[in-house]
Amino acid sequence: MRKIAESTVRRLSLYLRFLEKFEQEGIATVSSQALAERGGTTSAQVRKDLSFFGSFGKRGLGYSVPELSRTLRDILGLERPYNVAVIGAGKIGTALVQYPGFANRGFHIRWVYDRDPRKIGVSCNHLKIRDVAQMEAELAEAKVDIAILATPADGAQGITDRLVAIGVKAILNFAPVQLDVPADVSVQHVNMALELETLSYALRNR
Amino acid sequence: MRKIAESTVRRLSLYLRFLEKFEQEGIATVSSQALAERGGTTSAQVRKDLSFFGSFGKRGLGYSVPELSRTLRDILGLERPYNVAVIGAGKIGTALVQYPGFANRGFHIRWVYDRDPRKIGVSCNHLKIRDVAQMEAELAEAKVDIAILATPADGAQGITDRLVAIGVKAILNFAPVQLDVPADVSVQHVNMALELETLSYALRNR
DNA sequence: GTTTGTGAAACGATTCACAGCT
DNA sequence: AGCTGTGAATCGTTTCACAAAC
Repeated sequence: MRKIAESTVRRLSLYLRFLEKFEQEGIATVSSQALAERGGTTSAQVRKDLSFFGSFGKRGLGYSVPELSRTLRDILGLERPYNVAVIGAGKIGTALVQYPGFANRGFHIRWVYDRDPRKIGVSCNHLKIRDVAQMEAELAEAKVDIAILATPADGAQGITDRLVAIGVKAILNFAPVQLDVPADVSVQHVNMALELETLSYALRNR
Repeated sequence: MRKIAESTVRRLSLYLRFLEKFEQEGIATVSSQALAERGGTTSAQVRKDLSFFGSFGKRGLGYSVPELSRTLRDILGLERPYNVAVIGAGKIGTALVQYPGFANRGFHIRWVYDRDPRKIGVSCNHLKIRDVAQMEAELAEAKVDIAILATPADGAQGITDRLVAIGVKAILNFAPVQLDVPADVSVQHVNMALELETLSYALRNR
């Protein structure tokens, strides 16, 4: 498959969210223009984004909402559930375990790990916090699709290496460090201090 | 000032993080190459990024670590502290209040609001949760630099309008909705489900 | 008449490559 | 000799504009 820009994939995710809202509201068809308005982009952009994957619309009419939803879920790989492991049961880790937006979309957090003996064994949203020392033993056979790294910065690369070793191919990283991974492993970073700095830059330059 | 790409600003933030580590380690000068390696980019990119703001290096030598740190902090607007209000004392909101990475960098959370009477008055990391109904009365005079929106999706636009009305110019939005704001208000989105979908796309297309 | 799908044009960001300074 | 700063070249993304489909 042709390489698709990450910005395109992110917009497709957004479009899908809007389509799902339209679906709930019982709206049957939608134009590229309508999707563009909600997503803060242009109709040409919407059509170009979709055109990388095929042609899903009807000229003069627009797109069938349920059909395009299904297509986007398929493109994004959301037609199947994903098993997610959270490493780090601190404030962020536990907040994520309880975040309903994940399970809703098929991302099921199945394991939570920590290294702190005071946390190990404690329940967190019906999930027992497990000992990170046992991680490989417990996860080697499991099919972990995605790992969420919510550890302090210092441990992050070490945990990453261990995750990569047991075959994890996708990591969502909340630790403020650049992770070194093989080319076939995807990493997404969430760095909240960096988002704030983007805002402070914007505030300064006005 | 010339318009700078957001990608450039984000890289400058990253460079600053590395420079601060170098500073701690007592390293006096650094080359664009060294910064590039840590940031997963190229030396030309680093030099180009900096060149938008001036020339800070010495040919044949590289950049003075403390000098470039100071310059980047200045460019990013980090030489002064920011007053931050968090709206929504749910899991994400309270996790943010306790996140040390913010105060470290001069982002001081001064207010936390919620609408749930069971939460109002409760302390959260030495900060009392306040009634969102009183928000305008309490914040109109205060100098809120940045608001962090950590409410459910349904309330987000309403709160945003109220924040804009009292003059807030920068919003970090954790609610999974596209916010409608005037052109002079900056919004950064953090959408964790979207990050996971980027990963599921990557997993699917291999 | 409306809206898609898509080449072509415009724009923007990254990389190249080298002159110029230390 | 080493490394920056920067125009020029390249590459990628977005916007334009219109023929084709409904």
